Amino acid sequence: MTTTPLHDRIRAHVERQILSGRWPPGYRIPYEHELMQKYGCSRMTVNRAMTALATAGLILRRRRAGSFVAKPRIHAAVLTIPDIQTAIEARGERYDYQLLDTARVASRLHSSIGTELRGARRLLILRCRHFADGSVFAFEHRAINLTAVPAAAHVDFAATPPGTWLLQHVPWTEAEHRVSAGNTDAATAQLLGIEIGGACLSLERHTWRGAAGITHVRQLFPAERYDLVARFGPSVTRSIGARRKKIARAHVEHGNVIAQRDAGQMSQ
Amino acid sequence: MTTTPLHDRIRAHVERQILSGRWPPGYRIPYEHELMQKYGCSRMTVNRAMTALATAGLILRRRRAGSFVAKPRIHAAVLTIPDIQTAIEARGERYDYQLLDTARVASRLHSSIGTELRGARRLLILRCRHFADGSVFAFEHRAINLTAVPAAAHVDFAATPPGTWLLQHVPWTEAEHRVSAGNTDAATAQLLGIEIGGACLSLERHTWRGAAGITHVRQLFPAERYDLVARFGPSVTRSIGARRKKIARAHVEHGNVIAQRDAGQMSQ
DNA sequence: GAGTGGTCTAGACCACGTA
DNA sequence: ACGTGGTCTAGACCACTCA
Repeated sequence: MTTTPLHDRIRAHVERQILSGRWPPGYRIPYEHELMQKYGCSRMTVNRAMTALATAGLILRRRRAGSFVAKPRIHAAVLTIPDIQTAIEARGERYDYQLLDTARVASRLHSSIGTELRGARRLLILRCRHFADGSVFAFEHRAINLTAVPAAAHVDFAATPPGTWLLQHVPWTEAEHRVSAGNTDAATAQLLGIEIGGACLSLERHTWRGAAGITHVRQLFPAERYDLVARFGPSVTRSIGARRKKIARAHVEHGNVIAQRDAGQMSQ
Repeated sequence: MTTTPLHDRIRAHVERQILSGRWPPGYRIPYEHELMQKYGCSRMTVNRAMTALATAGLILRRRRAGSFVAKPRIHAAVLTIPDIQTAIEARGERYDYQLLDTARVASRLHSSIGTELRGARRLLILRCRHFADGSVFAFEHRAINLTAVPAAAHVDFAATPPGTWLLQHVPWTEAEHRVSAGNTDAATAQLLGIEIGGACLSLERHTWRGAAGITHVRQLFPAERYDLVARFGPSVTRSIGARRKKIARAHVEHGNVIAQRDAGQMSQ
């Protein structure tokens, strides 16, 4: 057996503190010389671990001040649109939001969601709609893992869209999208304000922080109103978590897979 | 002004050789001690640059043998589906391919494509269909930049799907997707073998190698047959090219943006 | 066996931002 | 001014792998 390099163990340790939430956004990570003493190694070794975390976007480093757990900020380094509200307003259209209903359930009742939102014992279910200039932009069905995000239980989601709140308060490390198209049935057509049989785009998204599922959301867009753009570069084999291989295998069983990289902030 | 770090300049120099095609896949990069002499620095500095390129997936490092430009291999480090043929066969269905027609044009004739495929003076236009178990899986309209990929002029695309060939022969660094849904008109419905008005998913993709556009493709899928999956982690501000900011701005003007990262190989 | 990359050291100087 | 991180050095030993 070969022992994992020390710089990798240091990086993994700090990473665990962040992904578990023990070191929340804004937390000041121990100085390099403190980590030197803790691990009994030279500063170059500590520095390599911290540099890797900084390039991965998990921490921010500031001279003289120290290193800090990165906040899931909207104005991220890369220019992207973080959520539906921002997207609509960036077009110069008026954004409105409507909460339809909410429910709290034990996750076992939603077995299909529960299997994806691992570790969820309590779920918050939301249904809502987004409007652009008065017409329906998207219908949204969402589940939030209250076990992983207990603070969500006390948020007034009639006033704040859940995606916007999550994006501003919960860092995420992995996401998976499913995109598909379909003709609407009567109920869906009414929710979207289009005619029965009209095409709609379905965007399904799972979000994780480390191994814990954060949220699952399914958004339906009237076909003519939505246009999803994705940019990325080729393969980078980074291993933030151990989940990757399992999920990738699931993809193969499912169908077409396009795995992607190189992002800024995005909607939750 | 602050001078860019030496390790960054070394990385950028090697990166340019690869992205320009001067160092093709499989090319052996100079040994670390050679780069030390060339740049007059210590091995740690060279090593840092090469390590960054290796984690970015641009090069492969092998002890005793040296470092090599990574090949755009299908069985990449991350397990993903590279193209439609592989995706269909992974489902256990039979794959068939049909070339409808081809044309060679001067790029100025296709102004809408020419503006995206920068540097293209000659374009190869293809239309083809993909079948799964005998029924239409996708209709594809593609443009290949013959200026950037001259070898494509001599390929028999009646026998090899263009996406498959490109994936195996041309490395890419950036891609942009547009996904949308719509109801089919009469001509499209016939091409896809579905009824008029049936929903279809449109996947539009631009691919670049460095600053040069490689290919543009628009694929239409019958709604019930397609399900695109994308996985990725959060922001990593890597700068492979200079194109990013410009494109990101274009996105904002256009509509919703989701930029993404963390990929394996994908279809071209 | 020999030569590559992987890792690590124990220093050093500098840039920068906070105080 | 001071202490942080950013960078770099000139070594070192080791693991691995090809010849």
